[in-house]
Amino acid sequence: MARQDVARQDVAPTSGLPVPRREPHPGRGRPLSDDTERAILQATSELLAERGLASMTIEEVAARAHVGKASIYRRWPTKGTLALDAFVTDYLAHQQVPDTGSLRDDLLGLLRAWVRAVRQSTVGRTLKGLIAEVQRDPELADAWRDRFVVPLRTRHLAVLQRSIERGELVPHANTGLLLDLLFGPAYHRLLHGHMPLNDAFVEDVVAAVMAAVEAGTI
Amino acid sequence: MARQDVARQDVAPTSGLPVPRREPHPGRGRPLSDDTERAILQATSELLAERGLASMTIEEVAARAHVGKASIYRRWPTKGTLALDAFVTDYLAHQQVPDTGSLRDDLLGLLRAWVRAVRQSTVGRTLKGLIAEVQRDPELADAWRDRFVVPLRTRHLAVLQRSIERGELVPHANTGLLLDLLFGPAYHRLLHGHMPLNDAFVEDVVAAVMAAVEAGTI
Amino acid sequence: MARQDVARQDVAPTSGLPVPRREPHPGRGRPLSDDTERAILQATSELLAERGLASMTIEEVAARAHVGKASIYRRWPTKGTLALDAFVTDYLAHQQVPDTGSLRDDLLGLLRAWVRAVRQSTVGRTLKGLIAEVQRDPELADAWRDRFVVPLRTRHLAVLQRSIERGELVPHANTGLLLDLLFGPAYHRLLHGHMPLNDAFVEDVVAAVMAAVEAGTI
Amino acid sequence: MARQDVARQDVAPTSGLPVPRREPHPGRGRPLSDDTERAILQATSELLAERGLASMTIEEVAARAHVGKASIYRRWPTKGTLALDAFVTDYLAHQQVPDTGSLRDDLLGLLRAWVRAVRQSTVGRTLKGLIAEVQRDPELADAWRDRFVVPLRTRHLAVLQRSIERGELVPHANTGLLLDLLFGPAYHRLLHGHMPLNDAFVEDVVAAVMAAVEAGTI
DNA sequence: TCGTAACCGAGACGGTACGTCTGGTCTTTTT
DNA sequence: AAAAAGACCAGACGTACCGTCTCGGTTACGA
Repeated sequence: MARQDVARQDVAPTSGLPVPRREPHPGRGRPLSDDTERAILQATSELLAERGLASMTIEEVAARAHVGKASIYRRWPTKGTLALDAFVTDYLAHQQVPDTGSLRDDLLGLLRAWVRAVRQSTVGRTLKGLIAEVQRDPELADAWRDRFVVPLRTRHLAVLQRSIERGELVPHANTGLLLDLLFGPAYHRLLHGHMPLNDAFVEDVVAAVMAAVEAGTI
Repeated sequence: MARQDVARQDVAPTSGLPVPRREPHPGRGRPLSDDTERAILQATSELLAERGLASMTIEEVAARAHVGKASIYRRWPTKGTLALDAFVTDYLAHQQVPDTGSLRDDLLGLLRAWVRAVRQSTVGRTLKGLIAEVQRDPELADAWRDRFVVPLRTRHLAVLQRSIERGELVPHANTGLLLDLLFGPAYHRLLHGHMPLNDAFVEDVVAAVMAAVEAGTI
Repeated sequence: MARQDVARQDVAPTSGLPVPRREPHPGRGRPLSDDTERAILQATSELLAERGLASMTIEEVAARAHVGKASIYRRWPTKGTLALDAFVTDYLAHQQVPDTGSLRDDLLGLLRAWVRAVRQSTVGRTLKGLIAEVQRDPELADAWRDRFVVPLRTRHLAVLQRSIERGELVPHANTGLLLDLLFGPAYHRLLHGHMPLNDAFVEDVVAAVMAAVEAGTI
Repeated sequence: MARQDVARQDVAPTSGLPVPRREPHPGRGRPLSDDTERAILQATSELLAERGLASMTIEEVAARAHVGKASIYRRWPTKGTLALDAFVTDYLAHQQVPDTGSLRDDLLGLLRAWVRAVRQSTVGRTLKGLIAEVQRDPELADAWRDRFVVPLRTRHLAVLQRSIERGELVPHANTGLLLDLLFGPAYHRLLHGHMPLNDAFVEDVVAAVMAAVEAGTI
């Protein structure tokens, strides 16, 4: 199907390697201090948890980390990229990819893990704040895709790939659509707050997605 | 099922009446001028379209509307509530609810109309900006639900209600879930930009939702 | 002496009559209410005493007098003229002109009365505030001269005139200079606060002025 | 005389040293820039001369000096203290203290210099504006005494001291009174505008003061 | 080993926008 | 038509942060 080739194009990682966060020290002059960097990320995480991205200021981060503002701007161009770094590494480390041997159970695992993380108030709040920030800053949007969306979808697509290999999904299954049907409703409820994010929701969504898969529509 | 009763609870309008935007003039003193209000909303709409919510300022709105800043703050407490008013009335007026006699066609109509509106750059940009703002201001979040989410879902639920009456959906169908499966993926792509919002996407989503409905999982 | 004729010219009342504060009711429409006027002046006097002219606002006067702002602006063009009215009538009524039959005792009486009034905190504060306001508003300066400086100096010149008639002062005595030597140092200390305003000061000033008079230099 | 000891107490400098305008740079962080300070004072002087203290705004000063408002507020808490600094240094530098060897001539020199300065419109206008501001701001009143009144009186008292040493004034002459008799009438005419400030006035005042001195009443 | 380039914390820099306040005017309904 | 009430436009207020720059000082390479 030609449509798949052009219109189903998922966002693509530019390479298989993880994106390096900064170029190495050029050799001349004093190198950037890792202590300073750690202190900044630590202070950022605390403030993100305590007051949210929107009401966190760079001045506050600098003060709490006992660091000059320039030491922050030397590393991160905007508040958003700083928060992204403080959030993403941690988040990706904690989201394990299930491999139960069953698509249904893998999907349940993925969505349950997401819901569990997001209901933990600091993660949910930070995620909402970052998504908000991403809408106002196109450069952050790129970073967001490269450092959060793509790595996560890459993992999720691997789950689906295993399912294809098991024959649960057809070889040309619309995997991008499947992931959006799985996570879209979840982000929708997170951001609009119109209905609860609970276990019943997880099960209902997975059941619907599986029904669509089994009917051959995905 | 007890679960439906408590956990499926959709966000509820407090009454069937539209939310009145302001209390009536108490009779004493000069009443708020409708001309002033119109000028403010007009200027806001223009600036929203030209530069987006994030980079619009109250000072700019005041200047463009030839209005004192106090006349804005007298009516709207924040930039977000002002933008909400400028956007919502117009948006709701243009989103027609289809009634084709077929659930599939109604869903296609709903999602196509949303995609068409959102791809029109000013609506998409403003919607993204407002959703971002809603994440940073809890009071705005309430207003957003009352004035945007609830009225829209109420209309959409009416479509599903007609479908129930036609027997396409079972009487206790999980309508909230259905709407989230329909619109969740769409908002997801709008906000993360990882995949395109096009006609193929609309058709694929509706096909999947209909498959889930026909399998009896919704 | 020609110099007297031109250079000694004291500020002159345009007529011997007191300046009428407002033109009479023209006969058409509802006349201005005396109750309203009294309430405004009363509120003004209270606020002048409580917080001083500088931090009193017209809005506050209106609120305290249960009066619309327009009712104030209908009568007085500025805050200064309002304060002037609230202050002057009262002040002039309480400053009695002595007539002891002796220039020295009359001068002592005049200066003592002034010092006593001014040391009463509300009068001193209001007087300082009005003099300050007069420097910033040229129109108020005219009113200040017409309604405060001239009436007061007229009374004081009458004292000196009686002294001339008694032969204590020569017929062409430089009366303007004499009054400035008497009151100038007092206003100086009031406004700069560098030295105290007490009975010793009064006696010393009067002694010096009398010495100058007796030496024929005034 | 006990009276001299307590009641004649002139306002006293806390030390013989000139009051330092600001504490030195603590060594940490970027020091306050002298260029910025000069630009602000220059702009302030210009605006004071052009439009007077009352109608000068901090925003205008900032704009004219090409400086952020915060750079002004970092140095001066109020408009009054800023104007004080812009005015006083210059004024003190231009008021020379006469030393003719004769009290009468020294007093003539002092008062003539003051009148000449004050008749120059910008100095007179600024002085009136500052005296007005001093009445409305008690903190400014302190600064006014410390940075204007005391330094000036200190110079003037030195003139009188030399006169005492020459035997023209008795050793315990009431020097504070003498200065108030000399300058009080001058400020009085400046602020109330009821009579002119000219050479005849200067001569008449000095003649009267000298008569009082010679009569032994000062 | 010494110079120098780039770092460090601190904090001032020129700006922008905020939300509040006041001034003087205008528009309601009520008296 | 004046009254009280209160909204109107205008614009300065003082504050908070922005992202950059300057200060005195430190660190680690490479000549």
